[in-house]
Amino acid sequence: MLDQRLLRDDPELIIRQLRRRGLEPDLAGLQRIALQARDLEEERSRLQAEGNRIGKAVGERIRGGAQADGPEVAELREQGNRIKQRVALLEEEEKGLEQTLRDGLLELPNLPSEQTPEGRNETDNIEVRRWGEPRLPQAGESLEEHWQIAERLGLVDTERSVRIAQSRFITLLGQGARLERALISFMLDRHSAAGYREVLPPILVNTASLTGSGQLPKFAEESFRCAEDDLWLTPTAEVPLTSLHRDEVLAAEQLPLRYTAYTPCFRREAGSYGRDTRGLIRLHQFNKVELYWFCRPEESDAAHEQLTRDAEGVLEALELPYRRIELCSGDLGFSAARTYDLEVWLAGAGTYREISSCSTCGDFQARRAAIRCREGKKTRLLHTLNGSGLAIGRTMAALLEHGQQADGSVLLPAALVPYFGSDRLVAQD
RNA sequence: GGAGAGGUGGCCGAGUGGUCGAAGGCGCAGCACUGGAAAUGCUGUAUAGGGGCAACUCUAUCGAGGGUUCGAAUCCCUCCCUCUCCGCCA
Repeated sequence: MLDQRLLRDDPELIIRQLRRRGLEPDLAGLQRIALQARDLEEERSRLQAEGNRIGKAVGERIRGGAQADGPEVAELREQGNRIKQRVALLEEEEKGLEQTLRDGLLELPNLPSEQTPEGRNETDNIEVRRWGEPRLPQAGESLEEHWQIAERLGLVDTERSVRIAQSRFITLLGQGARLERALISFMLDRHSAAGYREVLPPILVNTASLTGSGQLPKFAEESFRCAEDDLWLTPTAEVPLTSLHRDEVLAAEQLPLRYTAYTPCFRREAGSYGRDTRGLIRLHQFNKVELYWFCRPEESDAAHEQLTRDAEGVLEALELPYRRIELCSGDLGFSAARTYDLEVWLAGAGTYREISSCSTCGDFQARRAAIRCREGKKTRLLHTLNGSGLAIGRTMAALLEHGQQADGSVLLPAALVPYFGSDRLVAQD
């Protein structure tokens, strides 16, 4: 959420920055409401102060010996009643304005960082760096896509997944299930060793949690909802992790707080019909290990780089070629001020594919979720950052395509052997 | 699901209509004492919003929302949450 003071004082700045996202917001109405609410508050609190004075005066008179129902007190009572009525009126109006204002502000996305490059859409994103050699088919060699390998080796069962749930759900079997579990453990161990605190949060979250991290109110159609319970299936661990400290004031000395969490993630993928219909790339339910930082505002730039490096470290340990993309202003997510996407090389598909998205949100989520830090005597909003470290299904896809061998087996990176118990996947019954 | 208890400041805990943003304690910070520390003493120590260059000041907040009253942490109503016991259950 944006600062309503900024809206009052300099709406042009907001418009200028949101224009970079390709938006053309009309903030005049919202600004007027913000100013009105402020003026109303001034008048109301002035009246309340007067009412308080009268209340005290009554107490003093009575203690001073005046009759509680005498004329002197009655006059004050009358005054008090008039003020009370007026205050009630103003309060109601003020409350309405503030609700409208908040609703409006909750709909506005974060402002892009100064450092975020200009651009309209994903074609304007900027490649920052590459790591590793993309595997290309040798002469006479044809590389399979991961879903072909997975089906052939019996790692997944697509048809039965539809029977159990519906399309865009997957069932992993045997080595496939084991590999998924190995990847989760591997990543959590790695991040824990790097100082992240491991969290296993609820994956049903309430509306306040989704609002805090920015999924609501705007993107309700993207999440699965348990209508009877004010609970939603979390679309990413970013949601419960943000709310881990919702409505808290953290001591500056304990920052940064860094968390890593494995959760299943649930997304409706509305509007993606026909895209990535096969395999592990786009599912309603997928596993992800998330990285999350709460830090002081001054630290967030360095934190963003470090968090991204921590995600890249997983890819490097798994010997998977990738590139880092910086998203342009027009391609940023709702809550993000600045984002690096990591794209892993899918050797069979012959393309780079997003496997992690590492964002700094500035104080945008902190304001929504009321997360502050105490700095000396003052408190102020802190900064939050999140990133995948990594999406498990897509990691498995990349491993299958990257490690496929002429004999049909798949060679796994050495780092996984202790977790998976073998250095390769072979055909199973 | 049944029965009961309870939600007050960073924590514990007092407060049942009036000057209470709230005693006392703990914790924390500063100062004094000390060679240094402990102990001790003194002082300070909530959040949000508004106004002000600032000192400061106004308002609200004792789970949430409504009500009674000139005045509510305190009385009334509704809701939420937590805890304990029983039942059920991985």
